[in-house]
Amino acid sequence: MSKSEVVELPVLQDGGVVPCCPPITAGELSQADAEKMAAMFKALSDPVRLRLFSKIASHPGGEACVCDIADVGVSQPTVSHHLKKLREAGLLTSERRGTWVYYQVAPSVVAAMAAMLDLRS
Amino acid sequence: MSKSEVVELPVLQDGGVVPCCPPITAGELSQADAEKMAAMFKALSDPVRLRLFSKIASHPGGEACVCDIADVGVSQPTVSHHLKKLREAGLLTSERRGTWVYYQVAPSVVAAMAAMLDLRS
DNA sequence: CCAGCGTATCGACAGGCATCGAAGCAAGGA
DNA sequence: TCCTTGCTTCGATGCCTGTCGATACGCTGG
Repeated sequence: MSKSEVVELPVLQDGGVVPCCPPITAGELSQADAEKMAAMFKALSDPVRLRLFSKIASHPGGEACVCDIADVGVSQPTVSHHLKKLREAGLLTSERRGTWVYYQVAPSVVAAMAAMLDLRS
Repeated sequence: MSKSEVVELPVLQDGGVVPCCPPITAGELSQADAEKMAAMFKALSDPVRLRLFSKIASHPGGEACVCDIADVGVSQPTVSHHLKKLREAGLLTSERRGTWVYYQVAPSVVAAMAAMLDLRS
């Protein structure tokens, strides 16, 4: 299947600038909004995924090769599984360059999360 | 077990002001930090819990009676189960006042999340 | 003291998910 | 052409969790 499968990004609208959901403190969440936000939080609700995400996010340029981040204490297939989950949640994008596959932090993801938390400073 | 069981708040230190973990983009997360953050995100990774939390957070004073928020489409025991999860995650506190039980958003929770997201405004 | 209401816990069940080894696919070098 | 290396997918397994009905607990009013 590779990368052609777009899973209709849960947390970001097409532009990537407008958050999907109103702030969590702005009123009662609709069922649909709650499900979108839950999907995003669920993607970050695993320690392994959190460590993978932070390793990528803290790399220069917000991107890293799998081989650079695979050391998180679980087997290599499991790492691949978690990266796929993060990709499906719209938090990461992936790109093959020759032998290696690079993962990048999807743009505006952090801003979308900030909007959910009502942190328009 | 009842409520005397304190689950050593995952995301907030004793004072409640200092976040537990470095920003997610500041470098590689330690195993311990990743587990604390994951526990918090996991608490918010369910649509029902998200709706309950937002209902409480959007109530005046950041507090609400269970009877005011219980209409989220699941049975009463399930609502109670989810509120317990949010309490154990340190996101909510509860207090009995006469017949009713009131839940409040734990102070500084949102600030702690903001710190994780590297949003030092 | 008892009946009634609001909330929490219990026990059970089904579905979801993290994990692994094995196998498959892609790219590059001998 | 084959082998090696990097990554993904597959199938199986065991644990975790969301859900419910039944039941227990706490409080208030009669």
